[in-house]
Amino acid sequence: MLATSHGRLQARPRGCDASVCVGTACFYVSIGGDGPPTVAAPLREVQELTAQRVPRATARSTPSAHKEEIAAAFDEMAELLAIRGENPFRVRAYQRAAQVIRGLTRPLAEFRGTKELDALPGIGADLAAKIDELLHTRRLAALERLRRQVPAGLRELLNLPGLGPVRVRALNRKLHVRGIEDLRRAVATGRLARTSGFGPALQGRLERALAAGTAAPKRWLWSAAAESAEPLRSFLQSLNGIAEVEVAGSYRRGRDTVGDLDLVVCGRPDVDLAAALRRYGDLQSLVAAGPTRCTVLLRNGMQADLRLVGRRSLGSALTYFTGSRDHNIRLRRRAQERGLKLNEYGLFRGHRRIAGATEKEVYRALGLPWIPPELREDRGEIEAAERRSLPKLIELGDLCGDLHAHTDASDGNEPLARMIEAARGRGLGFLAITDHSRYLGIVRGLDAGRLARQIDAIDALNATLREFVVLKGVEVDILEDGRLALPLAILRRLDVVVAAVHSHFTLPETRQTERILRALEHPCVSILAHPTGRLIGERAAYAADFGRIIAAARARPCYLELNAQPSRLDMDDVMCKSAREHRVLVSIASDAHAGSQLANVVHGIRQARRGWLTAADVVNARPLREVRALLARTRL
DNA sequence: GCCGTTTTCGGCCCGACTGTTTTCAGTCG
Repeated sequence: MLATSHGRLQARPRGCDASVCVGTACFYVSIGGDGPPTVAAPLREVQELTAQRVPRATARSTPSAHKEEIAAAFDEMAELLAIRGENPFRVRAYQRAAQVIRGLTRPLAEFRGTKELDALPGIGADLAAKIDELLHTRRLAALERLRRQVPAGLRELLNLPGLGPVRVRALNRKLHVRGIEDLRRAVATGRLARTSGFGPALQGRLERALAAGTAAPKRWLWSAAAESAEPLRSFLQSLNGIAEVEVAGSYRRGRDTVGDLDLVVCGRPDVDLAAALRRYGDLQSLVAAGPTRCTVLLRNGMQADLRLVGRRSLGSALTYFTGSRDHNIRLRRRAQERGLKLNEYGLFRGHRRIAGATEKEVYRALGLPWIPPELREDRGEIEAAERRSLPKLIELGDLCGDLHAHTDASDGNEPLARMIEAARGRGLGFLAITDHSRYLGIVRGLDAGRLARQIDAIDALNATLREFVVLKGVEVDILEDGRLALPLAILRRLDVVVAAVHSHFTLPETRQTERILRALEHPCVSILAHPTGRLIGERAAYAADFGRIIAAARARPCYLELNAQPSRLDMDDVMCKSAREHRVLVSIASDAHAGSQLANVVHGIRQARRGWLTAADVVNARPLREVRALLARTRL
């Protein structure tokens, strides 16, 4: 997968070596195979990848690698069972288990036996045993049996529009379709047209999807989705009869990538959404249109689902379309338990609507405080709400400064003075200049001599500044063996040392982990930058034991960065939450290479909120005096 | 396959839209 300049994630050319899993979204993998990319690597392929990289004898899997491997296996189980026509609730149980596993902030290896696994929500004795089997053997007999029964190519068909498990099974049974090429032939030879259940409309849809190329869900970086969402919102807002427009869905939950846009349009019931949308300049086609619901395709290929609701339903509609699906299911079950019914139109007792106009009203009627959208993933937020212990999530205004920025002394685009001006313009009280060290070949990194001159220049500058301080820093490379790329003497002169991995991403897991742990032992390191090295949709996190890294950061102490570049957002939400649970402070850093990029922190704030972080969990959400004290604690 | 303060069996969230059904199944969110 590659992130294009528009942020749209596309199939990566052959030879790409990574499975890319972002939050709960699993992107294509092309792991040496010749076939078309598939969603969520089959376990077999993950095993092959792991085997290439980690010699069996020394393999010590990361919690995250284990988690993703197991979650992917359960996702595959779910799809194969669905195609076989098994009980949909059984299918759902596997999907839910995969979600639960992805959201775990504790390494699976810490769970002692199946009893503890069994205690996880949605995991019973059977799934606990399967997790255990995967943990110990990295295989799953039940999955291997299923694979022998269901042709591998059928899973990919599920990604085509209009094809669900029932029709895929019908294609296989009636036309002996075993994969996408078989389907293409069935369409071309007219066999599909003669098959009952596949009328001209459905066939046309399939033909268009097949012509468009790969059958796979696409996801956009949140920042790219915003470029489509905000103009569409403004357009709708300007229409007659429309009171309010909200972008809901994963966009509102602030996920780092977004699959499509969900818009809740509050207006008069006689508003003709479809007619209005036909006049929208960015429209490619109208996919479906009813009186209350429309699906459109935008010119860039992004899909938007719109729902027209009345004012009395705005809150319940917003809750419903914000999701996540698992969060909604929990809310609806909660309503059921109280003899109520929750749908997008409101919360009902019998036919009487008892809530619905605002989200707060709906949650209150369910006995809960309002839950911020970023937390609605069924990762403990409902339990926390019940206990009245939801975190007070950090906000943009809480940030007092930024601890990671570059100037044109290394690979930045603007001189120090411009960066300071931009930081002051944003109301910040301090900015750490952390240009690259020299080791990195692709940038004009600083050696000890140039860094010494920058330190002197910053000292002189600070003497002239009022109510603003430039912190002296560096983004120093962690060498392959865990040493840092600059000598101790120069690092001692700095206020903040941000250490980062920029090379040797494919070291075996144990070596990568030891490398980073060694770097964290350095007496000057304050912050580990972009801790997993991922580039969303392009490069997976490197193999490392992040549980050990978090524990080391806690013990030392030093801090972990949440890099706010929209294509990094590294750490992800689950790792942020894990850092918080281990009481490791986080630096939300713009990693700006120009003054305007200091605004990156809005993406970091979104991710931090998804990771349950409060202002107290964030280093740079404190005044400079406290930040200095915290940085001093990292000096050994 | 999970789950339970009515339940260890029988439930499992709910509704819109499409297409080809001739009264509703399948898909999607």
